[in-house]
Amino acid sequence: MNIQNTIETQVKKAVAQVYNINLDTLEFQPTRKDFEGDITLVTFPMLRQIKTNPVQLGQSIGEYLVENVDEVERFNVVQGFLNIVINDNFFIEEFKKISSTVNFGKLNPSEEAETIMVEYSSPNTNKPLHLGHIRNNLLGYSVAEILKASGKKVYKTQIINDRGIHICKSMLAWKKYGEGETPEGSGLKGDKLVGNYYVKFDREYKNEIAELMVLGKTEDEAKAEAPIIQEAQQMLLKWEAGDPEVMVLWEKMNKWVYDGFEKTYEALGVDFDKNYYESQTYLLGKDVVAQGLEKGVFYKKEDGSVWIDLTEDGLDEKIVLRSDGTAVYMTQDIGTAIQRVKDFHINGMVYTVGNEQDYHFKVLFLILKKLGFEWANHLYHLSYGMVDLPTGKMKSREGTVVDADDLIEQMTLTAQQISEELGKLDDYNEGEKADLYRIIGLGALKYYILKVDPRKRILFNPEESVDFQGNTGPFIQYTYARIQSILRKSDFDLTGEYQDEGDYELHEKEKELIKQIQLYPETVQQAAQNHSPALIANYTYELVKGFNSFYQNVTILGTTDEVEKRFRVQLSKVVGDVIKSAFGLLGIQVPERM
RNA sequence: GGUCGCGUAGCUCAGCUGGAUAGAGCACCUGCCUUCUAAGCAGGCGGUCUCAGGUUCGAAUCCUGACGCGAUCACCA
Repeated sequence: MNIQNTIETQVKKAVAQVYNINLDTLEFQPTRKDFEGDITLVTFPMLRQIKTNPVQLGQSIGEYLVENVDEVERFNVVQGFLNIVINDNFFIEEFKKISSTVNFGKLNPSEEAETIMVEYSSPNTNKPLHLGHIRNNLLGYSVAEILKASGKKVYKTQIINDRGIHICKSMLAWKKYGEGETPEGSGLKGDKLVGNYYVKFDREYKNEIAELMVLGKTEDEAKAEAPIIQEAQQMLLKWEAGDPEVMVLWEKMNKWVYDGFEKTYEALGVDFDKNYYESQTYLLGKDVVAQGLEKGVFYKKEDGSVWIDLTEDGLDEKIVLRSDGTAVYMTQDIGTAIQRVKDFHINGMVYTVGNEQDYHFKVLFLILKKLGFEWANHLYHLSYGMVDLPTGKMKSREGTVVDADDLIEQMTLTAQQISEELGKLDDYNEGEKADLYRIIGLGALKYYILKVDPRKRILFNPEESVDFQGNTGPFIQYTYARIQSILRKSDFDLTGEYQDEGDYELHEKEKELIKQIQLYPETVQQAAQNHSPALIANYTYELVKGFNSFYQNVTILGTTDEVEKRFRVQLSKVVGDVIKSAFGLLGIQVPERM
């Protein structure tokens, strides 16, 4: 039973005794910094039931609490706010419990825990990953970790968009202009190489369109009649027919791309339990549509195309099967969802996809509900804002993208420059240094992206590099390294819970730290409920700020009082553990030194 | 035009299940390294929370409307 519950019951008793009234809910909040106290009861709402003035009410409740609750030391009343001071002993006891809790803040999944599948990344195989994918990957990975920590079973997945006209475009361009270029031969990363041919295709296509328009064609005609696009469409037909030559080329070029993606994922530190490939799922869903047609969920138009009417739900009519009987995006998403539930016995899914697809997922979820799937009520579109540049949207065909690999490289370099200027690591060898620079560079990038609310769009200015000071990843990593330094210098055995010897009077900064540490478990739960890594990031920042203030204002190893020293070292250790745990949820590593 | 999201300090963002004087970081200004790592700490400057109504003892937070920015409304994915 936590302290708020204890106080709540007592307040109700007090009110019942003094005013003979039974209250149902009470409103508590942490006491604001400017006032003395730890927890505050807001008495305004109680005035609806109790006819008295707020100050008097607060006063009488406060007196009752001091009298009847051991943990309550004293109180003060400001207007309708009853600020309650909890005694040190309570906080020390709480701290003892926390220090002996393994994986504090995280819950292990129980047998009957919900199983959730988190989909993220899901790239096209015709171009390299860029900054937009980075946001997607970081969000998806982090939300998966957070859900796990909140006690759910989680599978991570992606659906790789490995077929379609866009893939044929890069294949065709390579075939026509590639002269047999390979990643091995050119030294280019496979995804980069393929991406180049996608751009090449687009350039040729535009030229042909321009030429046709000079000859008097309209733009639409030119777009449809350009020989190169027709050739690409031919190729897609051949692919769908399983033409051996096309299949070999397709497999070869996709392999190049996968090898390239693999490197980027590894650099980013993200992973997947299962990959789905669109080439294997694009035919799924057609049976379901047929069944839905019988059930009357869908209807058929004269031309044979199948639709769903969602006008009663405030949406439009949406096509689910083309008139030639082939699947559209929606069809395969229906099929893939059902397939996943079969494969993994999951209860719900999280789709990490940009907010430009809000409408698509609204429709998808609604269709699955109408088809009668119980799990359709546990689908969540983790919709995030685009990452834009000062010049506007990133467009891979126009080359205005911030490439993922380049950005990671650049961040690592910046970390290196700063580190070398500070020169604290002269005894590290080159390998250790390289690891550290990568940890810090990535920490800066990941934190920068994850600390903002997923829904908000991010404006990324490559000219102003990501900060390494203030509310940043490196600041938090730095604090962790500081703590490890203290632990190395102290010779206490810190395994197990903190043992107190006699009365200990908490420093104000220590008390604040304990309060902040206590918030970690509920922060994890909140972050899981809201699918928001930003909550974890902001929590960690507050914790770290508190620790740095403690560190600079209170001596830890310098004190001659052994009880005090031991407590402070142990407190530092727990803060370090929470930082590491929280950053783990964000996919950010912490260094022993920096 | 319909629908959805966003609008808080010069900039980047917290706060949004209603509560006290709206908080951080960056930038700018003052101090603090012969004491545990100065990627730090202590402090200063900076706000009509886009605007207008409404609900309430109380609104950045909830409701309505306007304005601004973005997304979306394909037999594309």
